[in-house]
Amino acid sequence: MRSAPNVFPADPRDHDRDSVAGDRGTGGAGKEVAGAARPVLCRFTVHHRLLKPYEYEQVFTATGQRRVPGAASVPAPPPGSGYQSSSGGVMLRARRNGGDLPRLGLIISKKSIKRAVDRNRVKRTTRESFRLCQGRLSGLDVVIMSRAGLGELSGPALRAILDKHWDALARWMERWKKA
RNA sequence: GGAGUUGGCCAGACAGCCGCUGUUGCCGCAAGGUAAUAGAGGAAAGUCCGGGCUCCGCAGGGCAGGGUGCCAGGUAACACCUGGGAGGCGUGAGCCUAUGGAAAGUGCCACAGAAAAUAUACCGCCGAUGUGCCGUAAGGCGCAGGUAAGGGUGAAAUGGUGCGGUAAGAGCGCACCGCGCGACUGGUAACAGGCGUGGCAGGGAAAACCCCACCCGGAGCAAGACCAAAUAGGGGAACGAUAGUGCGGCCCGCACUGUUCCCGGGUAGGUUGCUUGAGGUGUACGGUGACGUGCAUCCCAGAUGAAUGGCUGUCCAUGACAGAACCCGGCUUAUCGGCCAACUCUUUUU
Repeated sequence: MRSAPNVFPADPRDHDRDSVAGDRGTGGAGKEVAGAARPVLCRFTVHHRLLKPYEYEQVFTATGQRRVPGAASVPAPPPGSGYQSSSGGVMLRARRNGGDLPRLGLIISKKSIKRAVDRNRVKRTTRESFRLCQGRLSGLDVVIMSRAGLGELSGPALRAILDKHWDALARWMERWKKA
C-alpha cells in the first residue's frame, strides 16, 4: 500500500547521490533545490573507507611493498599504478581502484603517537581533510600512515601538511589521465 | 576580613554551517534517502583488588601455594566503606597508622662499645668481711672480693622519680607511675576502670622463616555461541536388469571407482555476546552511620580499520588531566580553574 506519487520524485534524487560527477541538480520542487544546493561531494560514508586487510594489501602491493610475505592472494599490479610520498611525519600510499569513489585508510600506530587522545585527533583531522578534498581524488585508494611526532602537531599545521599531499597526489592523477 | 579542615558539585557557554555512529518513523525490491532523537570520564587511565557473566571442570576433606590481619557492622564481594578501641600529630575543626603473636622455636643486627643477650667489670665507687705489709696507736698501702648508682658507645645496655637503706650500691625495702598475672564491673567485642597480687620478666626486626585465626579451583569477551564460501575430504543413506578394475572357469557375491542427498568439520568472512543494570532520580520509613526496605518515575554511548568532530562569530577571560571497547563495586595515580555547605582558629567591630 505505498503511495505512488512519493515513489516517482525519489528516484532521480537517488541517482544524483550515487553518481559522483552528477551536475544536474536543477529539480522542480523547493525541497529538491535545497538538497542540490548542498555540496554532495563532501560525504564520508562506509564506502569511502578501506575496511578489509585485503584492501590495504592491494595498496601496499601497488606501491611496491609487500607487508605480509604470504599474501599471495593479491594479484601482481600493472607497473605505475601506485604512488607514494612522505613528508612532515605523514606517509601516503595510493593506488587507482578502478572505480569513481575515493577511499581512505588510516594506520595510526600506538608506537608513533602515544596518547589515545592525540591518535583520535589525528584521525579526525585527516578524515575531515580527506572529506573536503575528495572531489580531486576520485578513483584512488589512499592509505595514510603516521610517523613519530605527529601527535604534537596542532590541527591547522596537520591540515597544511595534508593539503600538500593532496595537491601532489591530484597532480599525479592528472598526468596519468593525459597519458 | 584573614588562615584552615572536611564533604559535595562543575569540567568553558551560546548561535550558525558542514560531517560521523546508533535507534525510531516514513519512502525504496535493494543499495540507500529523509525527518526526529541520543551520542565519552571524574578519573573513561594504571590493571592493583573484589564480583557478575562465559568455558574448562565439578571443588567433600587434606597437603602445597597465595591472600587478609585491633573489634563490630555494611555489602554480591573486597585489600573497600561506616562506627568504635588503642597509639601518634595538631591551639583546634580534624588527620595519620602493614594496628594479631618477639616470655613456642630457628636465624639476623654493620660501625662503635668492656659487653648486643645464660649479660658483662673498661673507667669509676667501695674495700664493711677475710687477709698481707707498715705504724705504739689513729690509720695508711695492697690483695681476695663487692657493686650496675655515675662516665663513655650505640637505634637499643635488666623500668622511671623520690625517700629509706648500705662499706659502696642494688626492687634490697617503701610510695606513686609503668609492666605482667588474677578475678570483678561496664561493653556484643576490641578495650576501659578501679581492686588484689608479683619485685619486674630485658632492644629492634614478623616488609626473615614462622605460629595463630579467617578466606581462596583455573582461564578470560581475542571468553563463548551461531551461520558459513573456497580448499581438503571423514561418515551414512539411496540408485544401479546394464559401467570399469580386482578375486573367480562362469553366475551369485565381495572390495574399490560412479551419481544424488544428508550428516560431520570448521578457514576467509559474517552474525551474536553488546548493553535493563548489585541502574539512575525523587520520596517515605528504619539506622549514629555505611546502608537497607517500600512506593513512584525514567531509559541514559554501544563503535568494531573502530562514531561523539571541523570551521566561523559573540561572551566569560584562554579551558587542566585526558578518549568507552563485556559490565559493575573499590583503590591508586594525573589534573587549569571555579562554586556550594558544615565546622575550626584568629583579627576588628557591635
